[in-house]
Amino acid sequence: MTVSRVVNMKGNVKQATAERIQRAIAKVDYRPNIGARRLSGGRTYQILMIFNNPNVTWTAKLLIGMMHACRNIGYHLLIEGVGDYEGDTIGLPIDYEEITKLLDPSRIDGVILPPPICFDRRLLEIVREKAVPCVRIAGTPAQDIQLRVSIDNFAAAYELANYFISEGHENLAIIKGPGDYVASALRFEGFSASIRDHGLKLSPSNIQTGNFDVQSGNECARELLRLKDRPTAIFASNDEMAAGVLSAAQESRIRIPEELSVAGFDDAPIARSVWPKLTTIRQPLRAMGEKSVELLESYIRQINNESDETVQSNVLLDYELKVRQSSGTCPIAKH
Amino acid sequence: MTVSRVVNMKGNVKQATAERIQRAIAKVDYRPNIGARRLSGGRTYQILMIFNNPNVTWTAKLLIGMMHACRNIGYHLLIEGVGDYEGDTIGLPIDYEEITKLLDPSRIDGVILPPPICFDRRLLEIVREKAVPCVRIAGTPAQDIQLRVSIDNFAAAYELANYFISEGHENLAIIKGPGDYVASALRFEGFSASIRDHGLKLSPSNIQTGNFDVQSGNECARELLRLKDRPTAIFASNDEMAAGVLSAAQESRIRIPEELSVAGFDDAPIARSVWPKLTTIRQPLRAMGEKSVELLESYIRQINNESDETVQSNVLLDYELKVRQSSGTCPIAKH
DNA sequence: CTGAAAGCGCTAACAT
DNA sequence: ATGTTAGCGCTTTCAG
Repeated sequence: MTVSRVVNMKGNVKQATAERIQRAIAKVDYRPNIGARRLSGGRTYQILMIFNNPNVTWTAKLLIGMMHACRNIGYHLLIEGVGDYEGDTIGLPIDYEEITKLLDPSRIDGVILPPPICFDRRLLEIVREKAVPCVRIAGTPAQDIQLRVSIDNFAAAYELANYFISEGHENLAIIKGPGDYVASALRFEGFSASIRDHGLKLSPSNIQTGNFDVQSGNECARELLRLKDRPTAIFASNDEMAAGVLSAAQESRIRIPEELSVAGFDDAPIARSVWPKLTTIRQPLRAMGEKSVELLESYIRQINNESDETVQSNVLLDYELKVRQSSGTCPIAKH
Repeated sequence: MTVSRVVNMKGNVKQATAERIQRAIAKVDYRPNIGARRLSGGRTYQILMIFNNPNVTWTAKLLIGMMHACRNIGYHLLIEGVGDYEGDTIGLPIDYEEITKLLDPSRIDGVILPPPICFDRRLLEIVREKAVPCVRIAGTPAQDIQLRVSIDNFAAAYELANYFISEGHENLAIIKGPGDYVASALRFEGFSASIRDHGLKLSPSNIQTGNFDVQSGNECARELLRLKDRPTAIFASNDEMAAGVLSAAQESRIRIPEELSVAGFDDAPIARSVWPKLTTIRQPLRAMGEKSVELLESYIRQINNESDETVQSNVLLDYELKVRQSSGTCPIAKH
């Protein structure tokens, strides 16, 4: 029993005894049997991640972070894919009945929701009703579900626009993400704000909306490149769409970055596999995955009164502007 | 007890009783508590996948298949990344001590090894010693570890070369994968064999070796495109390298597919996100993931004498040649 | 501050 | 063909 107390850092144990036990634990490489723990205590030591993002690469990076954190704190990670996450499109229907079953507190201690499922109002409602501890990744705080891990999307896009403008660009364009992505909306806000703050204008014809895949980036770019007053810099709200911009430019024999600057968002693998390599905002996905698990766990400890520290509900991690070959000085400003 | 027998399809139960129990199970949506099961029986109901492939996208597809299969048969999937799987390079050292710990039969019932870690002799030796049931993905059968899921890499590459030749190409080139990938070596063999069988020759200068990333594909392609007698068709052993070939051709203003045909392997997302889209061999990664779990489970059942059917040790799944815009008729053959 | 007793849900082994 | 007993390793509760 005293061993149990030491392992769980719960209850009072004499300092000396605790140390003696710690030593023994290290010696035998003892690790609690998670099954027995689950059987006995009320907790399940399982965390669920539900994802419906068709961009598996993106989700996989988060996943790796979650895996690591879970192992460190002795949790199991369950992964549930909903919707057609193998296809190329997004926004496919979610089976709420199935999800409701999964969210049974007798099977999991908490849930992590990455985008875009973390923006789904109906799902959030279910989570709230079932009172399942929940951490959302990206977006803004939502009703009754405060736990969240993100980067500052507004600031990141603001900084990117600043960079474009510092390179002499005045005619900027943006390809927004799908409407239901709150994170993407914030990027748009940040981008616009910088333009406004520099006394420039973002004309409505310079605003396109894609759906985060390469094809849509290509199509939006065609529209933009066809404009009489063609923009000299395009910000696509993720790297896949930015890759589509690149291919559209190549089709039209527009040289990058000499005639057109392009930037993406995420620093996904594709950012470095296209040519030229993409200027982008790096999002620390792996760290975000780790943090989300840690945040969830400390919250679970808190509501079980196993911890006295208050849990910070909003974790903002650092992003980073990566300038690569797809962007440069504005051609018009050159002379 | 009788319920347990029904659930596990083990021992003799009267038909009528079994059906009655089945109905009750469905009614209550009963699902066995995996923790209790583990605590009681000898088995852990956990399968481990160890991966060290830096191409997370590739591994993620497998993973999704494994997840699904695991849920269906009531297993947990543990995922362990070793090596620097976040970086862009491969072949980094594996921590054998750590792996040896993970392979403890008291913690897992079996292990699944995707490439390239499934080609590691020392690891296979450890697996054999510890007598952990093991399924390998890709490659050829190995000493004492017979369970394997794959496609026929030789035949696939053979078919691809056939296709090139049927389009009139006679001067073919190949970019091989790293030496330790057995699957990649088989692709080389198949490609060469087809060329030979058609009475053509694969000149040594038309053989390059990359390391499966875009950059190396680009570099190998530069070598090939610099040749006096430039090849008209290049087969890169995966899609990432093929994307590199594309960019090298674009740098040299060589039009695709008019002047050069390019093909990759895998049908990874990048195959459809580059421009022009890549001709490639589709590998059913998700199905391979599912099969690997199912194969492992039936083997585990067999060695525990819970099943009388003999387990097929080699599962070969179907590949598919996908012809897209990056390849076409040989320019020389046109007139 | 430490320990003893009971029980979580399941299965192996042993009855019947 | 079905039921009974015991125990897996842990935590909760209650006693010292």
